[in-house]
Amino acid sequence: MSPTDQGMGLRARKKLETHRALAKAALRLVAERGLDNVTAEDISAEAGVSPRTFFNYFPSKEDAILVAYPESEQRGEQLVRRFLDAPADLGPLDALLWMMSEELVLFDENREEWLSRFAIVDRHPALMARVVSGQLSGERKMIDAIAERTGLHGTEDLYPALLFAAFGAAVKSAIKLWAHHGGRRPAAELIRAAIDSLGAGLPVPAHRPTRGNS
Amino acid sequence: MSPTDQGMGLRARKKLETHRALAKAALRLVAERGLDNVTAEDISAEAGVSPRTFFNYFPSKEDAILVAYPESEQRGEQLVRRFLDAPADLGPLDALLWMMSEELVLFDENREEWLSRFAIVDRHPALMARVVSGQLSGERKMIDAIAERTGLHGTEDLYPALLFAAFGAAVKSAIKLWAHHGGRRPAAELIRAAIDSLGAGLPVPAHRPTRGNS
DNA sequence: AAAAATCTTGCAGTCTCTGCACAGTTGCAG
DNA sequence: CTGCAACTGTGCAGAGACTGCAAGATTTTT
Repeated sequence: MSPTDQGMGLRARKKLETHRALAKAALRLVAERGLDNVTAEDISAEAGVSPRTFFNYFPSKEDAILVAYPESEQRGEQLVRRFLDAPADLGPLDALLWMMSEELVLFDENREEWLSRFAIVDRHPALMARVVSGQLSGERKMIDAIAERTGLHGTEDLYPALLFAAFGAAVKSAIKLWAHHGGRRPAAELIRAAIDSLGAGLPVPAHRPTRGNS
Repeated sequence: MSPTDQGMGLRARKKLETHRALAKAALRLVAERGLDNVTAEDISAEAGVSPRTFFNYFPSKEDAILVAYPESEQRGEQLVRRFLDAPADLGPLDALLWMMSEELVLFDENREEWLSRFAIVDRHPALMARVVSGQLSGERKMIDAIAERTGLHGTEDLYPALLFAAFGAAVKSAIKLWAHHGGRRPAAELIRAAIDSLGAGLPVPAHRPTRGNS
């Protein structure tokens, strides 16, 4: 099921399994009973580990719902590199999209799981908060990378932070729409549309724009 | 000090005072010792009320830092109305800016307090999460209002959610920059610049753009 | 097979946050 | 100004999130 289940030793495999078991248990239980009626102990029991182990994997209950896979330390830097290595003829927005392109497939591949996750987040705004602060962790590095690519300064200039935040806004609203129609249209397509609208200065569209095909 | 200290009966006045006392105590203590080394009990003691009373005013420790003044229920709807009542010749982005114009003055008026708040938020990303969820509470209503003003649908169309999120991104990055120079330039000016950049499709600026005047 | 590294677990303890009941204040009508 | 109604402050008990510590189990390495 997981693409990285091979060649990693028994120990690492077990760890990944436990992580996934806890994440799925959290997702299922919270979907059924609501966030407040599920304790960390419930999730641990469902996954067959001790409550103490739960907190070895997730610093908080919320993380069990939001962090589908263990995040490697390098992932942030990997994204930054991917952004900087994007074709030179792409504008900053398109370079960001290029950077994300691989990740985007995951939404359509694990559609059910992600839809369930979004449904939960929708019912519990506190979770959306954590989502944002998750992006926040690598924010500075991404902003500096944007500054580097555009020849500006990461903290003195407005542009890099603005571009990054605006890009995040585009992704967020596109994914929201994706979840709204149950993933019937590929996520990449919706994000492409959002980025294009951003790049055009957010003109008010004619009526029924999201139904149109081109 | 507060503009609304008059004509509200002794009871309401005391309540406002307690709220402010707790908020200021939280701000001061956390600025000194850091978020983790300040308990709700500490803040209550500093403000001269019981720990139980603290939670009568704020649902969480974080809120004591972030919610400077008691939020009225109507404030959200007031903003929505202000947006819808904006001059008809303004585009959606400018209408949003118009809606915010009154609030923006508060940053420059209580500069020290806000700078202190941002410094704390900067050190504790978890707080940024709460900031977002605060905006989130009225999100749906604002998106619907944008849909109404542009003749689109709030949940079926991408545009309203995208515009709102992008606007939030502009405000966020402008305020961040404002805090970065210690509020030397008025917040309204920086946000104006961010909105203009958004409306122009986020073109990569020439060098040193934030120093330029026009 | 033994040693080293790592993982799981239980335990004790701190802190956040809530419901409840009671006491003290304030607002208001008569 | 008096008495009632509405509200506010506070203590208490308790659930639940989360952490440090140390002992035991498991995997990896030598």
